[in-house]
Amino acid sequence: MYLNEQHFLEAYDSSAFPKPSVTVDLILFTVKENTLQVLLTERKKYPFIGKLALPGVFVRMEETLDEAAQRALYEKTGLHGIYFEQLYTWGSPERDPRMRIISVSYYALVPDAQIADSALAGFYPVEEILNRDDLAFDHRDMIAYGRERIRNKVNYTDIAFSLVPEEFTLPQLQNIYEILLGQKLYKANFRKKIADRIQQTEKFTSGTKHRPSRFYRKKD
Amino acid sequence: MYLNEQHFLEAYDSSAFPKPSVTVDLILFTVKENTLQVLLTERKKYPFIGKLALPGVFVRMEETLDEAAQRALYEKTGLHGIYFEQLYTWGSPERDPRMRIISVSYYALVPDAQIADSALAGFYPVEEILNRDDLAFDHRDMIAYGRERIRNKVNYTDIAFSLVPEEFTLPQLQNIYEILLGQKLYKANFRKKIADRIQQTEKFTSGTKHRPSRFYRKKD
DNA sequence: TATGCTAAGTAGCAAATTGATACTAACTAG
DNA sequence: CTAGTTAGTATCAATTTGCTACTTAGCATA
Repeated sequence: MYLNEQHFLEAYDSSAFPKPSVTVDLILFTVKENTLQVLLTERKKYPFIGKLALPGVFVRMEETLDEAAQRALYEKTGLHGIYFEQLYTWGSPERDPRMRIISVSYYALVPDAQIADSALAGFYPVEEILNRDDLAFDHRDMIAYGRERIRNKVNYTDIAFSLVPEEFTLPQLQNIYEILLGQKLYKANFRKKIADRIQQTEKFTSGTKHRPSRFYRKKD
Repeated sequence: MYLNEQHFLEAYDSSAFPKPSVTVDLILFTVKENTLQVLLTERKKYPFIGKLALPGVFVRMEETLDEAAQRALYEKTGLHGIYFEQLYTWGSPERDPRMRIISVSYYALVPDAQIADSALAGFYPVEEILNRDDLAFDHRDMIAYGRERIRNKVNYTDIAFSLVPEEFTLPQLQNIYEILLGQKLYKANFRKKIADRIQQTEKFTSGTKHRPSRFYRKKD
């Protein structure tokens, strides 16, 4: 009983206690040049000046976390309306050398063409980034965890489709699956599996020096 | 370029900005009386005085989120060492009427016997709770989301085993699966599926008025 | 116009998994 | 010894997977 009282007092007086800052960090994946890549910015200030970091912003008092994610997207890339999914919240007291900052990470997958590298941010191969040790904060862990989440979700959701344009060929889509999963798939099996999630168009690729490939769209 | 500068200044001066409070809330599930149940405490203070709420604590400046979860567990139930998994972070500005509080939710599954209802907290059927509209804060959403996560994970992880004692019978385990999934399973198929994850003991139930059931343990 | 190269797309089959039903086994109560 | 009850096994059809081999349509070249 006493334990309870004690705790609720804490809650009431909590404005007197020091509070952490809260940020939102974005892990924006794409597939480019047949590799999974992630959007990073170079830090211009301490700490971690000159290091690569995920784009992120401090959460404002009047906005939701999802809104903060959208704002980060816009402020760092100029883009709007990409759907982000919450990944994980990182709360080690030492993750920022300045002060206590808790970071809510979000991830999204976008087709290659949708974002061009800019002065503000560019894409880097995930594989390469994970083999380095000089990213800002715990952003390397975030990227690793994000990739892991994707690998799991590929098998029971449609996230792979979000890396491909509206109209796509099956070899294209299969290639995305293979890159995300990190393994080759059998063509025939792959097609059987996704058959009920796609609808064919009457368009075909052209200009290839082999048989043209039919374009499809995602069903629904 | 300017956008960047501007933002990093924000970061530096961020101690001058108002900060949200951060809490950790626990969703502790068990199966009792053939229903999924969740641990709740009755609030003794405003806001939501008299309403049911998930156990939670404010995150301290020097502890990780996982540590805060363990502390919440101990302060609210007297228990130690239950493994919690992070679920989702809730950040709507209106979720607490007093002030901005961002809450990181964690969930765990424990065998029935491990926790007795106490003066501090008791178990309530999830189904019933979700049909009510008078829980504190957004805790109803948290519970719903937690149950959803479990339903998904049951199929590709071993979480169901954590609801059962060290030694368990297969009818017992199957019952847990059925409750978590909300559907009946075929006995023979169920056994085939989990066969490689269990190892039999030489113990059997006794005192039943029908054929005794063999006890098993989880492999590894 | 024929031959070969290349990648797209299809056919088909064996093995494994799933869905479903029916059976046998072991205990108690009467 | 029989009926009732739940534990546990056998079996089989249907579906899904893993895999290989084939056919198709374009282009290049000879």
